[in-house]
Amino acid sequence: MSEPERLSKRNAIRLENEQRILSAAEKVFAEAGFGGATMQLIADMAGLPKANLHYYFPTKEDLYREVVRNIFNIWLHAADSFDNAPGPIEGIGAYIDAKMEISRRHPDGSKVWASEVMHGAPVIQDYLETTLREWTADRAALIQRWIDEGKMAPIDPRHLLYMLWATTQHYADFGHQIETLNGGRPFSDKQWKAAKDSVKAIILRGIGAV
Amino acid sequence: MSEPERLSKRNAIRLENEQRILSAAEKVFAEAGFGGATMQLIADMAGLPKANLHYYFPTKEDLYREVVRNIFNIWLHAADSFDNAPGPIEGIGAYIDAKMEISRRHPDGSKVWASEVMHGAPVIQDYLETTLREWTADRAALIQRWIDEGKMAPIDPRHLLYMLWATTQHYADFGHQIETLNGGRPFSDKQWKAAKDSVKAIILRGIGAV
DNA sequence: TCGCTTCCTGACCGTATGGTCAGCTTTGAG
DNA sequence: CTCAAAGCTGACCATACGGTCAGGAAGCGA
Repeated sequence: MSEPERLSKRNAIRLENEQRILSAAEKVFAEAGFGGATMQLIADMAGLPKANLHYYFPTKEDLYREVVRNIFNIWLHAADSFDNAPGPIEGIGAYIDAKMEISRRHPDGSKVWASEVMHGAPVIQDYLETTLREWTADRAALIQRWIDEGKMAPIDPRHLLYMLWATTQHYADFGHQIETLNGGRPFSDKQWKAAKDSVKAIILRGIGAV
Repeated sequence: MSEPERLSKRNAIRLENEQRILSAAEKVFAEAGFGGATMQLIADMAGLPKANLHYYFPTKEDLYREVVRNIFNIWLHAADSFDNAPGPIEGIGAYIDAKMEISRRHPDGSKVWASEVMHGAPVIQDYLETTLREWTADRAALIQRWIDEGKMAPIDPRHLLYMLWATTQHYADFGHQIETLNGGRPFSDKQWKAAKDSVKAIILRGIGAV
């Protein structure tokens, strides 16, 4: 991603602190939203004085923007499994696996993303209009090709994509609700597998993948 | 719901103002989140002085709680169409219709609800643990009965419910994203119908409803 | 009309927050 | 070793926010 910088002590410190701050910020923004999050709380959670945060990220918005950008990249990369697949069973199956894994490993990131979009995407509107738009058009075209080749039922590709996003992200964004309905306990390994399998089973059968 | 009160001028004013405030609050909470919303903005949007808000709703939390309670009730009522259905095609089909309609008519409410749950349900945790838990158990049992009667494929009822919630609410919560991907234009009547039909087609086929 | 209750509101207050800054310490190239 | 740049931070500031309150206006039963 970036050229291998010499890892002087300074660079190490910089990287370490930026990472601590971004990690803490992701959690706090997820729990409290942009408006409810405070720089003081992020600083405490990162174990740094507040003024130090402003040294690395001049404003709260700068910090927030960086958090959202990170998440968006993870989000996009989940589609690698989508491409080069021979058909919907492999492609969409792998995509569901990848996105469910993101929901499990990065629930905070997913929540921040959801919050950002729900509030009208004030910070990443340009990404939606460029990167995401292209991404979606490409995948919709791929799905349409599968349909034309008789590999799945004729379904509006976009609504299928929305369903994939909605369903997989739900396990992160509404994780608290699901946990409550699970007797207050987080999903076990077995339950996560069951969730993945259920989602894949319903959707793959639902689109008539052969 | 309540006994028919005498509609004196006082009562009329009270009802009118409470409604204006709740309506404005729903919009502002949806757009900015609890932390980002300000009483001043809600007041301006309702066309009342801020102090008047505090006359009807002593604190910001009281107002917020009332907004969330309203949404939760709408949410629960959508399940009326679920019950007394002879099988999954009618029951789940009607439920999808009802919830898609809610996403269309009350997108702000849906967002407030999503926000509340994402932030750990600080205000309505007790509802989740009582009302929602019962509601879910009842519907899961109903779905299981349909499975046992051979009316649909054997699928974990809970994961099916999660998929229904996720998919239908996505059209409200992520409405901005969908609108952006739709060329910046909100869905037309025709597009809403297509969305409903797509969701129903995929899910009903996906659960093997006969 | 009287008098009590409800409704209304401008002005005000304490606090918490995002952000600044002057001056300190640490690092590392020459 | 020198010294400029980078890293760090306690103390501070202006602002905006949630909430209060005294006192006036309007409604309404008797």
